[in-house]
Parts: sequence; structure tokens; C-alpha cells
Amino acid sequence: MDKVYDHKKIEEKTYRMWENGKYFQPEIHPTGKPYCIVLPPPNANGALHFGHAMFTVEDILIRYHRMMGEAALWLPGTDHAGIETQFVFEKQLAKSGKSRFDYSRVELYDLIKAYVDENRGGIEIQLRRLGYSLDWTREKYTLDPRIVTLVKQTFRKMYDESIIYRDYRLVNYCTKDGTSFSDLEVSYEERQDPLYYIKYGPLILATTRPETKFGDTAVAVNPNDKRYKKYIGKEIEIETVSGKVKMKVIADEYVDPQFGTGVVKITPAHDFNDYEVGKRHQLPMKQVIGFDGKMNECAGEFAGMSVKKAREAVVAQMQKKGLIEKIDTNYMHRVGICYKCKTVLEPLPLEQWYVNVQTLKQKAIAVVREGRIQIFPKNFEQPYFQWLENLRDWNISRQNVWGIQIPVWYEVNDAQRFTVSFIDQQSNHRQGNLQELLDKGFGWEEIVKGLQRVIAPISATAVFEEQKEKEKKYLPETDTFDTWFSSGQWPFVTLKTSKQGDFEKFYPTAVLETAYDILKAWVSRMVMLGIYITPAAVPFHHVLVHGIVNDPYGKKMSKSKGNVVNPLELADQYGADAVRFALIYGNATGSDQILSYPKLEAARKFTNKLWNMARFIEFKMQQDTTLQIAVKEIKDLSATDLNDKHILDKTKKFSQEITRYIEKYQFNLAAERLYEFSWHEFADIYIEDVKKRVTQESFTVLVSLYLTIITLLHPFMPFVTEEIYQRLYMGEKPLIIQPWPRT
RNA sequence: GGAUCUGUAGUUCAGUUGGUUAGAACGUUCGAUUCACAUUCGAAAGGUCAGAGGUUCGAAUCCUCUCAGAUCCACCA
Repeated sequence: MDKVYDHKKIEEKTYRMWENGKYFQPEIHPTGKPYCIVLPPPNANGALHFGHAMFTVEDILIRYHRMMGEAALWLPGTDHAGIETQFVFEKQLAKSGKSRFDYSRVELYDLIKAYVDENRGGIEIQLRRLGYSLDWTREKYTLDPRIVTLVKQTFRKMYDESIIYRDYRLVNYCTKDGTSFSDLEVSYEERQDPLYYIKYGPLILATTRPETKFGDTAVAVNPNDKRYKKYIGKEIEIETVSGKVKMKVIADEYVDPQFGTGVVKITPAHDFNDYEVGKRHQLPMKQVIGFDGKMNECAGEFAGMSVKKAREAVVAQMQKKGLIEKIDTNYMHRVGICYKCKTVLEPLPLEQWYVNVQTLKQKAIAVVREGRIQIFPKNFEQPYFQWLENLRDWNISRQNVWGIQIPVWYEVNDAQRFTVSFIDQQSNHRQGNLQELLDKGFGWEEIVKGLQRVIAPISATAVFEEQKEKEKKYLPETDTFDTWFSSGQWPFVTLKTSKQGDFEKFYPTAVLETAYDILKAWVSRMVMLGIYITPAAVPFHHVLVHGIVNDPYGKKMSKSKGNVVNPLELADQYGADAVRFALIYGNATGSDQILSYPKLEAARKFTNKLWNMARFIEFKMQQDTTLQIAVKEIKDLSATDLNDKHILDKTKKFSQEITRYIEKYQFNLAAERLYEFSWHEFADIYIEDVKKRVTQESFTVLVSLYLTIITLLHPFMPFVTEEIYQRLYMGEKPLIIQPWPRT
């Protein structure tokens, strides 16, 4: 044996040995109790980051249960990550001077698919490098045809049961990425913007968005506001930049008399609150901002300007006309921005598909309250409940190409009411009213072939593929599902499309292990959709939450900050075992941690220490051949020496402790105890003691206890322990499937 | 505005249902060491457990308040 443990010589070949031996497959224990963890699917196109290194927790559980003789399945898979991937791809496109508007949706999809296929596989290699005992023979991908079919079936079922519906309402729309987002995906930013006090006929109102005034369809005051009582229900005449306009004054509780002047302009098409007010008072919606982020023809002379430009221009005009009372430049407020590109999100009215979450969320709350699903640590239940209780209907439409297309067709019986965009035969981007485009001479076939996007009226008849009638014309829904709609079904769609009988055997899964930041986005969706599709079962019994790994200074790792550390580089330097151990050691379940180089170094020294214990044993056996026999026959341990008895007893207790810690998901305590015991109790004291009095009996005890230690450590540090096992013990089967020490 | 979490040695963090002198790692200081390991061994120093009050025979742990930091949710033009 080398004097120093060299992980580079060991890790790759060991992983190959495990994989070739089919030890990652649950069939290795055909009659064992089923135990299943489904890997939270990383972005197929992405690279490993530190969050993924926390999968170590799952590997510990899987390896432990496998050694317990259970049929342990850790099912890997990757996610197509709709918006993320398309975002990255479009950046690439931009470099070559192109944009998504240059391609039909079919072409664009194929381009992205080719791009992803080219970059795929990286993540799998990286997960192998960290020693994760995933059953690769069962690997899944969110766009696997059979999974797509199941996802669409869920949509169909929900639609048939009226849980999914289509509606025309305001959505958070990113004009740069060209798609809407769910409430969850909106980020907020504190901003200082001018608050304009504008003269509205006899009234004065405060607004941050004077450019939306073209979409105003009423002025509102609080019903109890004495100052304005006389105007309620009346029409007032208003001088505006575009001439005189009449406007109704309505009363609504929503208006806060304390804010500004207590008068609000109501723009139902461009503000969420105004939209609600508009619904209550049956106000018309007048859209003045287009999906390109520019003012439309309703804005008169300002048409074609960006929102920002238009705001400045409108204000300038108003000032000229003396319509601005004053400007408060110190006004602070929060604006919704796109979490990807930071563009200010526009509330825009759009036809979208929604999931009615009322019943689903009540059930999702109930299963946790009743303890059918337990969250560890328990304090993460609170945000889970809070978020679900606040949850509003879930917008699942995304105007992306990269994703699962919503499987619906619209009957085109009145082309006048459809808006389409497409690439014509000359490869030009066209968009507009379908009837007008047809009138201009574009052919139906041409439009369908180059189709980019269809906006069907809310009244259009939506049918599924097989419901289409031959004599009728249809255009497809071009929107795709929110990625979370498909990944929210992950536990059952993976198992249902896996090997025969897997679903029946492994569902519900044992544990869902993930970072707390996607508890809401992902876990709650899985619970909702899981109990919807499989009402008798929950998708997993336990939710195990881990924290985030921050950079050495405690700052969140992010590409933009440039402080991202690649776990594989650390695995190269310190060894995969050391990286795994350092992440577990000294960090309580669920709490954030700081990447610590001293800790990595300490973990690496630990692997070397273990290695040298093995070297000592090997050395002794070479020195004294009578000791070799002892190694092979470590069954009936008898100890006459008091110290031997003592350590036997201690090791027994130690082994119980480790088991208990793993069962209770206290991996940090397990790791600390393993480190402490093996180094300072076993090596420093016991080995030193035996050195002075080597007998066959004491050496046998020593060797057998060392085996126990190596076995208990295996889930945490699989490579070095397996290698030691292979060298010293050479059983018929490798350590990975040796039985867990029982007491 | 509502909620959650965190505050323990120079640093990073443990501390299971309240129970002797509050632990570890790294760092620091002193010492050892031919023969498994200098990536080692032995030893030492280092803490008013953020602060104040309360419950208790007993509090880092439970309760209240204060201070500091982080996060989440909601949201007024």
C-alpha cells in the first residue's frame, strides 16, 4: 500500500466496479424491503454546482438502506428546465445576430434540442465523480416520450374535471423573454421612482405610471372619503395630453384615502389591483402596452415608444400643458422584475391556462398536518403552510418553445379573432390578425408550417388531438407547460415509466431530499399533483431539507458575483470522499453552511488516517504470518483482555449511535462521531495499546473492529472504505453490499 | 405590514426531550517523535452561550422584551 492515500488512483475504477457489478440496482436485494429516493432532477443542460454536492445526503441514505439489505433504489433523472435552457440558448443565438423570432417554433425546438443533446451527459458524469450510487439503468428525462404522455394525461384529467381552465386575465409578462410567469417566479426590487401628481379635471391623483393613462377606464375614490363624495357615480371631464376625455368616478374600498390624494386612476389592463377593481365595477379593459413592451396605437402620438420612453414623453407633454401638479422624487416602492433578466415585468392581459388550486392546496396542507408527510427539520413546515395558504390559481402557460406543448387545438371558425405570428416562405417574421394575414395572401399551410405563436380568443373551442373533426380547421396551442407542472409529477411519472412493477413496488417513495429554496416551487407542487393523481398515496413519506452552501465569506454563490466554486475541482484536489465528508460534518440538517477549505483539508487528512490504519494492519500481517489467519476468521469474537473487552463494548455502542443518527437524519452528528471515534478512540488509544501487546486474539479484535468502522463509514466515504475493504478483507462481495453492523 | 431562522472559543460550527466541570474541527502556544501515518502523537491556553428579565431545585436549551444579522410571504396608485 502507498504511504499516502491517492484518491485519483482509486475513485474511477471503484465506481466502475460498483456499476458493472449492478450494485446500484435494487435487484441486488430482490426480496428486500423497498426503499426509494427519486433524485431531484438537475438541469440536463447544466453543470454540477454545490447544491448538487448536497446529494451526498441521499447517497448516505441509499447506501445505508442498501447495507440494511433493503431493495434500495435511487432513481436519477434530468430536467429540460424550460425557461432556463431557452434563456441560455437565446444568449447563444444573440451572439450570431439571431433571435427566436427568426425561427418557427418547430425549427427553434429542434435547434434547442440539438444544443441540449450536445451538452447533455455532463451532469451524469459529474454525479458519478462524487460516488453517487444512482441506478443509471433507470435514468429518466422530463422529455422522455412516455413521461410527456403521462404529463399530458394529467392535464387532460384536470381539464375534464374542470380543475384546469383557460382565462383571460393579467399575467406577469417579461417583454424581453417574451413569456409570462407565475406569481412565484416574480422577483422584486426596491426602487426610487418619481410619483407624479396629475390633474384629472377637478381632481388630482398620484401615479408612478402616467404612460398607462391611455388605458384608464375610470377614476376611483374611497366610498367613505368625504372630500370626493360628490363626484362618486358622476362623469368628469378631463383635460389630457390627447384632448378632452370623459371619465367615470367610482367608489371602491381598495382606495386608501391616506395615500397620495386619495384618488386613483384605474387601468384594468395594466395593474393587478386595478384589474380587480375593474372586474368589480365592470370596467372595460383597454390595453395600451403591447407584448413587445412598446406602447400600441391607443397611445396616439406615443405609439411605438418603449414604456420608459413613453413615460418621459408623456410627462414632458403634461408639464407643457400644466397638467402636473407636483412630482415627488423620493417615492420608494417595489417593482416586480423578471428573475432571469431583471427586466421590469409588465402586467398584461393574456389568455392563459390555470390550475384551480383551491382543493389541491387544502389536501396538500392536510397531509402534512396529519403527519402523512413529515418535513425534517420540522421548522420548514411553517413556510410550507404559509405559502400554500396564500397560493392563488397557478398559471401553467409559458410562451416558450422549449418544453412540453400544451396538448390542445383551437377551432378556427372566426379567423378575425385569432392573432398569430409565423415565419413566411421568404423567412420573414410576420404577425398580426389571422384574417388580415389570410386576406393579404398568406396561405393557411404557410402559416401553419412557419407557426411561432397563436393567441386564440378565450371563447375559442379547445379540443384534444383525437377530438379534431376533419372538416374543421384548427390551430395548436403554442404555449408550453410551466416546467414545474411536469417536474411536479416527477415521483410517479418516473416510476410509472421505469421498469415493470417499479411503481407498485417503490411508490410512495421514502424520502424527498432537497434544498429549502424549492420547497414551495417544487415540493408543494409534487404533493398537490401527487395526491391528485394517486389519491391513496402521498408521493413521499419524508421531506428532508438541506441548506445552501455559501462561499468562504458567507456570500451566496452566483455566476454574476463570480464566486462559484465547482465541487469537482475540489473533488480533484481533496478527493470525493473528503468533499462529501466536509459537507456533512459540522453542519446541522437544514442549515446553511460556508464552504470551508480547512474543513476539506481536515476531511482529506481523515481519509489518509483511515488508509494508514489499514497500512498498519497490513504491515503487522506481513511481519507475523500467524496474524493473517485472524483476518479471515473474524466471526466469533472472544476477548479475554480487559482492554479488548472494553473496546468491543464501546464499538458496539458506537455502532448503535451511528445507526440512530442516520435514522434521525442527524448526519452531522454521525460524521462527527465517526471521525472522533475512529481517530481518537480506536487509532490513538486502542491501536497504540495493541501495538504493545500484539496477540492473535487482540489483533483479531482490532481487525474486526476496524472492519466495523470501515463499514459504518462507507455511506459517508464510499471510495476509501471500499478500497481498504478490497485490500484487507477481500470478501466475495464488495463493501457496498456488506451487511450493516447490527447489534 | 406578517412570519421564520440565526446570534455559543480567534474562525467555522455541534450541543438529541432543561440535568454534573458547555464540545469538536481548524487556528494559536509548548512538547514529542527512527519502525501505520510529520497529512503524526501528547499537552495547554481560549467562552458572562448577543443583552435584560422571568419560570425552575437546576436554563445555551422553556417564556417575555431589547439589540444585531439573514431569509420568506404579502403589498398602496
